[in-house]
Amino acid sequence: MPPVTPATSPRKRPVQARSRATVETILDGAAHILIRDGFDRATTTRIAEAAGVGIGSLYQYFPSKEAVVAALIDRHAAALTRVFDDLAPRLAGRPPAEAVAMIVAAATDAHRLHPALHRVLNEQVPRIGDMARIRDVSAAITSHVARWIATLPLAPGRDPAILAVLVERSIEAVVHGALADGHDRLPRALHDELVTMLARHLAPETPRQDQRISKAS
Amino acid sequence: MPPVTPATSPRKRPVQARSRATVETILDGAAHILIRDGFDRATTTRIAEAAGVGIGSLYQYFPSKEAVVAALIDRHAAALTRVFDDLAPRLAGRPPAEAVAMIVAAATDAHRLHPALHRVLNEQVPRIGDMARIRDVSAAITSHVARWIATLPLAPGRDPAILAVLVERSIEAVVHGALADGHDRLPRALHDELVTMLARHLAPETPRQDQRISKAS
DNA sequence: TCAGAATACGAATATTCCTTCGCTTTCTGA
DNA sequence: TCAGAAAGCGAAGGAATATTCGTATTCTGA
Repeated sequence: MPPVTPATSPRKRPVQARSRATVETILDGAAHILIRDGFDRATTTRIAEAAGVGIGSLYQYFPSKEAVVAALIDRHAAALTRVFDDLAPRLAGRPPAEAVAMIVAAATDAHRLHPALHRVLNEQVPRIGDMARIRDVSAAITSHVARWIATLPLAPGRDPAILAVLVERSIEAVVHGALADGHDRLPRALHDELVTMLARHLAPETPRQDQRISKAS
Repeated sequence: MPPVTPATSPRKRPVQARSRATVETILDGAAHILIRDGFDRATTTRIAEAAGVGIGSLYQYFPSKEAVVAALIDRHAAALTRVFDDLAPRLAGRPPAEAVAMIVAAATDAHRLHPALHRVLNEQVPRIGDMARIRDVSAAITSHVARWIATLPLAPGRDPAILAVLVERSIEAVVHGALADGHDRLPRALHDELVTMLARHLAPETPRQDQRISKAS
C-alpha cells in the first residue's frame, strides 16, 4: 500500500565479530552525518567516510541509504522501547499522580536519549516507510499504560485502552513540544498542569462522560 | 544557524495576472505530484508537466524543488490558520465543554482540509526548513486559545498561556493520532474523554497544582 | 498601434549520487 | 600451518535530476 518502499533489508548478514563491529560503525557514522547534514545531504559516500570504512563495505551490508537509516531507526527505537519496558513494572500500584509523573519523566528521558538523532530520525521516519517501527514503539508504550490504568478503580463504562491513548498522546505531545521549543525539560508550571489534569482524569470519581458535551454549535 | 536551508525564496515576482496564475498552477501541479509520487519521486520536470507549463517557467519563479514545496506549505498553512481565525471569535463566552468541543472540531476540520496534501506536507516540512511557518500556525492557534481561556474564571496562579499550550497540544496530538490511525473522525469515546478531561481541567474549581505531585520516585 | 517589459518554453548541459565488481587483506576451523 | 570463507576496499560506470539560457510569444502603457 505505501507508494514508497525503498529496499531496506540488509544485503548480507555480518557473521564475524569484525563485521558486526563494522555495521555498528557504519550506523554511528550515519548518525553523525545525518545530524550534521540532514537526510538529503547525507550520501552513502559521506556516511562511509565518517564511519571510516570503504564505500564497498557499506554496500556489503546495506542496499541503500534508506536501509542504513532504517537500521538506525531500528536501533534507536529499541532503545526507546527499553526505557518504557523498564518503567512499566514500576508503575504497579502507584496512585495516578505519581504514575503519571513517572510516565512524563520517562518520556522526557526518551527524548533525551540522543536528542539530535532523535530529532532527525523523527523527521525522516515517514520517508523511509519505517513508520511501522515507530508505531510499534508507540503501541508498546500505550499498552503498558493501558495495563496500569486497568488496575485503577474507574467509573463503569470507561475504557482503559482509550484512556491510555489519551494519556500517552498528551504526554508525548506536550513533552515533545516543550523540548522542540528549546527547553531541556518540561517547564515546571506546564509539567504540573499536565500531571494534575491527567491524574485527576484518572481518579475514581471522574464520571463517565455523557452527551453533556454535544451542545456545541 | 539551521545547517540545512535550501534556497526557498522566489526568484522573480510574478507581476501580471497571467504569471500569477502560472504560479498557482505550478503549486497545484506540485500538490498533485507530491500526493501521487511523494517528495522524493517528485521532480521539477514532473511538476511542470503536471501543471502544464514549461520547466523553464517553473524556474522563472522558483529556484528549486524545495522552493516550490515551501510555497505550497505556505499556502496550506494560510488555509489552516484561517480555520482557527474563524473559530476564535465564536469561542467568546462559551463554557469550557462547549468551547473545547469546538476546538476539537476545528482541529479535525483542519486535518481534513486536504488530507492527502496535509499528510505529505507534514512529512516534508522538516526538510524544507520551513519549520518556522508551522510553528507560526501553531502559535497563532495557541494564542487564540489563550485569549479565550483568559476570559474564564480560574483559580489564582494559573496561567492561561500555559493552559492554552496544554489544550492545543493535547487536542492536536489526539486528533492527529486518530486520523493517522485511519479513522476519519475522532472515535466517540476518545472524543468524549478528551473533551471532558480538558473542560474539567479548565473549570474554576480546579485548584492550582502544588507540589503534591513530586512524590514520584 | 507600437516598443519595451514580462512570460513562456525546452533542448542541452552540468551535477550529483548510487552502485558494482575485481582484487587485497584478514579470519576461522581443521 | 593452511585453505577457504569472510570482510574490506574504492575507482569507474551509469542513471537520474536540477538548472540554465537563448529564443519565441504575449501583455501593458502610452
